Amino acid sequence: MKLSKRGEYGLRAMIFLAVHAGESALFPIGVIAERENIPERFLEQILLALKNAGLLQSKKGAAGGYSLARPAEKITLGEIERVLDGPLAPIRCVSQMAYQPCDCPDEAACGLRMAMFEVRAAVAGVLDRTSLADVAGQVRAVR
Amino acid sequence: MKLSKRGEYGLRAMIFLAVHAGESALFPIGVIAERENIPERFLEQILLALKNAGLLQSKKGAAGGYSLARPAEKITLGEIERVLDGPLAPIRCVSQMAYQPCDCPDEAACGLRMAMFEVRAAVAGVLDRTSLADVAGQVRAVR
DNA sequence: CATAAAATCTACTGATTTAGTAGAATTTAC
DNA sequence: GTAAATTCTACTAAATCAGTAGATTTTATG
Repeated sequence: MKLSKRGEYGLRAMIFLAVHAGESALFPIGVIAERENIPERFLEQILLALKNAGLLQSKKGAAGGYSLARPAEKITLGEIERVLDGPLAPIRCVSQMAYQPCDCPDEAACGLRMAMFEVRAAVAGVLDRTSLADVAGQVRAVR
Repeated sequence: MKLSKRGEYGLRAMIFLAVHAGESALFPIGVIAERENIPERFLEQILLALKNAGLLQSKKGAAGGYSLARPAEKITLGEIERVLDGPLAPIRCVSQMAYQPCDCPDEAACGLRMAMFEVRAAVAGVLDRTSLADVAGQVRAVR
């Protein structure tokens, strides 16, 4: 049930952009990496993936950088996590986005499946209902 | 956020024992493995770990086998999962059982931490509140 | 127009974790 | 005494993870 470094770094970068959106229109990778203690070349890959998924915008060249592709209210943590680490479901046979049958004798009477269905719902409930704006709001409230 | 095969097999075996507890006092590994489609030598290791953690009882020798160490009402899925895959928290800095600081600049104002705290609570909420008896009841209701 | 700062694309690599296998010892019912 | 079972320890192949590296393209600015 662990979050990968890829997921961790990507979420941190997206939250960073949401929190600091007012300060600058665009943030280069190097700035995000330095402020969040993330290896720069690794973050590079991650942001590229998020851009190809339509969650980030970028501008090349000098004075270029990244920004959120949509308003922070319209991007959820669930979307980000799915791009970076795949389906949220702990087991494929309860995945909404990427269902696959498991090898249990009878799926309809599978106790594990019933339990994992609830786990998936609980995780997706949090992640799909929490937007970057929600998180940014919480962060600003603390500082 | 994925469940390992180790966790999957272990949970399946424990649920099997809870569901079929009435039929026999003891089930040998081979029987569980066959009925649940689990590699026998692998399951062997898993059940041993669950026994050493106090969740299973065993009897050696001919006519030996495994059974739950406590009534099914008193064993939760969360306990089992922690034995097999470690802490439930997606990130160590929100783990109740195995906290460790992360390397974000300011833990108190870390948006990722706030969000993952909720995810951990959601997962633990399901797993720590669901007992093997609950699952067994659901399975019996379907058949 | 040259230069520097930035993203982009593709490939590679070392370390760790996962998912098992294997062998030998021990215990117990019959 | 033998067969059926758990127990203990070690090993290994494959996959995944975390990160590096090199070369290219784009763009602002002086």
